[in-house]
Amino acid sequence: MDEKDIFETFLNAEQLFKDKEVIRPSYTPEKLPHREQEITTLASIFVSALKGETPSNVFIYGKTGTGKTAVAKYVGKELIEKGRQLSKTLLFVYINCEIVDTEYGILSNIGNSIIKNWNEMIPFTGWPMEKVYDKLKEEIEKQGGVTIIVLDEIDKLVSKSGDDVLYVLSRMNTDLKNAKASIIGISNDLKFTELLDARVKSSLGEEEMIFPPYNAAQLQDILKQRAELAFNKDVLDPSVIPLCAALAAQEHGDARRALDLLRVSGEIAERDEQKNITEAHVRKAQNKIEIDRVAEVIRTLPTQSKVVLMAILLNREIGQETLTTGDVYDTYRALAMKANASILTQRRITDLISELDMLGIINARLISYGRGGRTREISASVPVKETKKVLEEDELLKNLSNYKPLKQATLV
DNA sequence: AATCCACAGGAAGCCCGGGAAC
DNA sequence: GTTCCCGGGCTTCCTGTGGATT
Repeated sequence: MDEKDIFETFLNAEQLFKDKEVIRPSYTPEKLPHREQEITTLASIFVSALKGETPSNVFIYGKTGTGKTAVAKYVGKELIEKGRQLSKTLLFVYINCEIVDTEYGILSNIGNSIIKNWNEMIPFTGWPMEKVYDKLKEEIEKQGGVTIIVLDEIDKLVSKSGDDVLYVLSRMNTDLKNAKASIIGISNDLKFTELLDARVKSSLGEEEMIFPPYNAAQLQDILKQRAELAFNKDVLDPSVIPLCAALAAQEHGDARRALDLLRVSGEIAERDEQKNITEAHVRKAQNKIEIDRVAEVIRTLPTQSKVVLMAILLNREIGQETLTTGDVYDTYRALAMKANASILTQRRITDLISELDMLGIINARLISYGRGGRTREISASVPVKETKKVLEEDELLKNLSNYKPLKQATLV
């Protein structure tokens, strides 16, 4: 086969997507349906920046995919625009704390996004904290006006490196003379303020906003708006958007999930060389997203847990649907021995089984066989073949998958 | 009613790696 | 650098228990 032909089929395929970017999670749309009220509230807080006063610090809470980041970025953008019209100095800095999660990183990032002069940049390592802070202050002072700092996924920052940075930042206003700074913290964990120092808590939480999840109807509006830009005319079956919305509404109204479903549906249809996207593609997409999620969880499991999971899967392969803790432990021992791994005690395996249960990879419920003992009844809740494939990626588990467990004496 | 199975799961303590304090 | 402390993984030892069987 000559090389051109490989691509030929794809090139000739019907174009479903007009602009795929629009339904990627990173895209910030022009309009945010059903977030008008949140936008207004946030704008009313920020408006003082235009008057040259310090806006209150804000905490924004809400589950994933409720539009927190989008609203913050949107209002920030509008604010800068307005500021330019009124020729006021306004700076807007956005930092995702999942990516930048150290005290030094936060401060130097804020600093560098303000500093205009290339050769004055704060190096990514090397300076003492004190110097970084002074430099940051100096720059903000030099620019004057109001600087708004958005710290997204702020809970990640606090859980990884504590609240020292927040304390430093919250105190910055008292050190500044002719400039002002205010902070927006975004978190999807409502309880995370409990980890904070009381002073930080009160100074950062001057205003609090909670973003409610979207319902199915609202999700439909969001999807419609994006679909118009993302897909060519008439490629979507009319039932596709309602279905995506309904499925995502079940997952605590996650707009990101809804958009993912729509995008993956499109990608599946595209690969199948279909001219339009149907309900069936959405179902497949739902399945694929779920499998990807599970695969990711399994991949990051500690090795011993993987061996336990393998033990359960192998038993199921020989027709043992439900197992007791003892059955699992027997197989586990054999596998661990074969893999030259250390063999943990049954007590420990009990805990690992509980963890797998919590992750939803297996089902374990407590039952009693009367005189036959009291134990857990364990069964896998993931597809055997696919899961085994993921487990085999682990060097240690590679040659375990063809092991045949001893048939357990079946009790009736 | 008493027995007894096959574990569940709590308590205490060991070991080890990593970060803070000295 | 050393020391101290903390948390997580793990073991050892243990008590508790639902219900078929005796």
